[in-house]
Amino acid sequence: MSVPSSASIDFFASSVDVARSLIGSTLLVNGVGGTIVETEAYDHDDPASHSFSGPTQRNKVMFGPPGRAYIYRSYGIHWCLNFVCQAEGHGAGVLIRALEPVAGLEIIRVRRGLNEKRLLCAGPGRVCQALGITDTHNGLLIDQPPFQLLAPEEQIHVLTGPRIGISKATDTPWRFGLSGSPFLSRPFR
DNA sequence: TATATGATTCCCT
DNA sequence: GGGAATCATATAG
Repeated sequence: MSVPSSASIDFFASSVDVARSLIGSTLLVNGVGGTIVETEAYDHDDPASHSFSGPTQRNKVMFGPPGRAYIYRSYGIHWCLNFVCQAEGHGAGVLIRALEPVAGLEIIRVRRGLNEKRLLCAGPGRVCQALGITDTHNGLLIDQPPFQLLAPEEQIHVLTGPRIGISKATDTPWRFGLSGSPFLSRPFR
């Protein structure tokens, strides 16, 4: 292969399917990023989802066209990145929780103020800091500049488990991870 | 208008 | 292992 292929992710699929199929894809922002190793699915019927109580000023992007970025402020400090999916108006998304840093390592280290590769993108807030993602990216298409989404280069094995850092629907196994990756925000068991 | 809270991370003990 | 930092948003009054 000579030309990088765009990841053929169908964002009209369910958030669970999208979350699983994103594992192993490469996400870049202005050429900086890496391999997606951890995601979580959130759905309209899901008490843990921002979209559960219907559209608001904050979450309205989740109810718009699929394949766009939904970005929100977490704990007053961090930005978190989601991909909108399912049919328009449904209110479903996939949280990007961790990357294996591949491109622009030096830029990422400066942004993160950290040298240890394992901790550069291991967590949703860390991913956004490393890639320079803020609310200015909210609503942008994730396969158009400055974003790039590339398909996995080889076969990968995906782990499944309960989601992290939420207080509702904590038994729902909608967290997905790249098997054996040392770049997960937390291990699967 | 006012208050409570969180899809987190970092630093201290 | 525990708690602080810090603020946009949601919800109540």
